Amino acid sequence: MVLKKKIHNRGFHDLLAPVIPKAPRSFRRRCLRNKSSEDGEICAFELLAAAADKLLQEQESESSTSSIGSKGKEQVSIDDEGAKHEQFEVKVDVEVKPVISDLVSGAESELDALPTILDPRLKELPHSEDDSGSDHASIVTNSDFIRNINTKLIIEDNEDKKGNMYDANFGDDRAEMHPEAVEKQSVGLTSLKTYVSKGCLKPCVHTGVSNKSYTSVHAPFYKDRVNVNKNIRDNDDDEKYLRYNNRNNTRLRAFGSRSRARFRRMRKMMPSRYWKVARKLKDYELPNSNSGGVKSFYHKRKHIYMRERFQADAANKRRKLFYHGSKNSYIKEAGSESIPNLVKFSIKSFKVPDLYVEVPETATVGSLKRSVMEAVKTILHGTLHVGVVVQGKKVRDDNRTLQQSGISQNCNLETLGFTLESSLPEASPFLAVKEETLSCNPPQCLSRDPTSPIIDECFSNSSPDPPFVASLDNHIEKNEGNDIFATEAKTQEPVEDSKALVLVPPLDAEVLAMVPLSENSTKRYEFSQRRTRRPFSVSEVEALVEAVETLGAGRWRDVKMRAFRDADHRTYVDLKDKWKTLVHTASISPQQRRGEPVPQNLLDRVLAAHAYWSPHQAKQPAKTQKTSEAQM
DNA sequence: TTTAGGG
DNA sequence: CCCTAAA
Repeated sequence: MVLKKKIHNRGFHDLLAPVIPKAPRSFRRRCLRNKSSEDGEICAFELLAAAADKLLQEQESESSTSSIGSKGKEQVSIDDEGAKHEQFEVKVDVEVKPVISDLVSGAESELDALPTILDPRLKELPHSEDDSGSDHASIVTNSDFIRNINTKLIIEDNEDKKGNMYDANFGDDRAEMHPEAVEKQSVGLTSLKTYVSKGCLKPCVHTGVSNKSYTSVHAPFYKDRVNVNKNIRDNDDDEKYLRYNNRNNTRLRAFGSRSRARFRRMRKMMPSRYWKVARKLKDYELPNSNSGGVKSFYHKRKHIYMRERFQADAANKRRKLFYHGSKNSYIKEAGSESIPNLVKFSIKSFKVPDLYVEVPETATVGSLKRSVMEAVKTILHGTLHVGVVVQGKKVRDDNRTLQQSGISQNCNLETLGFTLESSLPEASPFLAVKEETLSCNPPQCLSRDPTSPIIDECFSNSSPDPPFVASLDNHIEKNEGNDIFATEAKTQEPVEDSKALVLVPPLDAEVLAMVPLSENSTKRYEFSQRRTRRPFSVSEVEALVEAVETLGAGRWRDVKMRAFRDADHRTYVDLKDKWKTLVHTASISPQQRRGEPVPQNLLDRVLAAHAYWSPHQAKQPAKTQKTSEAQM
């Protein structure tokens, strides 16, 4: 087979030199990337990070008050069937305040019932984009509302003279769809447009077809084909993009595939990272281990940032809880006419991340306790997440419904579990997180009357049990823990056996078993959950075919950038795989095909493109043929 | 990080 | 879709 292919290739190479010679990756990469201003990126990133976190922090800390919104503050009240009220305040006092707060007020004026439009949540680290000459960083923020209208917010900052570009992606896949926001979509757009009409921002609306101009490269065979540059978005083809430009230089822009890549990278790394508290004995003997403990490994700024992230998560999740209390709209999201069954949980305990601790034998028990305490503290100061484990597999797609995740009212004690996870993406080399759990006490899962709204997994999200929190960090307990639980208690229906979250403090000697770093067996696979299957639509196939026709099979990254740039869930590997299956599909009889039928004309194009391009996939350029022949 | 290919 | 060697 290989031999055949090689011979074939040579024949074509003699006849048809590749029109687009596939340059060495290093060269193409040089052409595509421009990573020249890391500093600027980071600086800008931090600025927006501060803004976003500040925003949420303040929103969270002030949400219990009832002051009237003033300039720079916005207050949104939500009336959930007249029963529940929740107020959010958004105050921005960082440098991007004018832009963000104006946007809030401009939108909120029309979104009287819409919960906080602005909840930008910082998520992504800076990244340079590949096919632009600009220096820019990517920042992915997250707004439940903005996400749902898939808005790209581009803020240009007059102060930035460098022309840096930033990405603010409000469409990241971590936020869940809030049905109410969906309902308000048109209103939201109108509001934003209104805001734009005030002259503050310049709108640029794009639809599924990107307005981005790509460098079109056509093979002679396809020279006459119209290059539609169809760019498949992350969600539906018809979703709208709003791009707001302020006057000048700094721009926020989305590049979701990076975040996805990062996510996957993190996911891949997680199992091999540990909390390692390896200290010398004398360190343990320090009387003030609080200041000299694990935390000291962190840069102070980073530590504060983590803390804010924790608060931000808490705020975000709190709002999620509230959202999911809105039943009418939730049904709408479920896309079902029938009323969804209620799934109710009583969580007895959380799994906790493994803490791998190395201590010398000569360490005292007291120092051991302190070191463990410090490790736990550090976790709590980082971003604390709750993981959902269904039948031993971790559910990572937050957008999946409980039904889709296999969480139903029929689930039993063995099927569902929750984990506490800390993710400290840039932990010091001295500290590594192993996101794996030792303690496993599956929560109860109780059947419920089917008239109530679904309680999403975030029902129990981010809820370190109060004793756990309290015993570890008074600050968090004071500022976050009680607040969270108050909200949850409010959200939870007062059903008879629906006990408050009674959680076993997992911090005991048995849970935090000492495991040598070298011994990590078995359990880590728990966290590599297969992605949700998302079959390619016909339009996606068409875009893929078009891109491959133009670029050739094998330049999958280019294909991705060309046609699936904004489809975070389609990696270039996915595209390569899809092409493989397409070629296979096109070569079998229609009766043998499965899934959504691909139009025959597309399959014909697949075959044609495959036939045309496969010669050019030769690993060796034509010029090396002599040597390879000589070797044979 | 991308490509290529097997599972 | 996943995994991973190889580049």
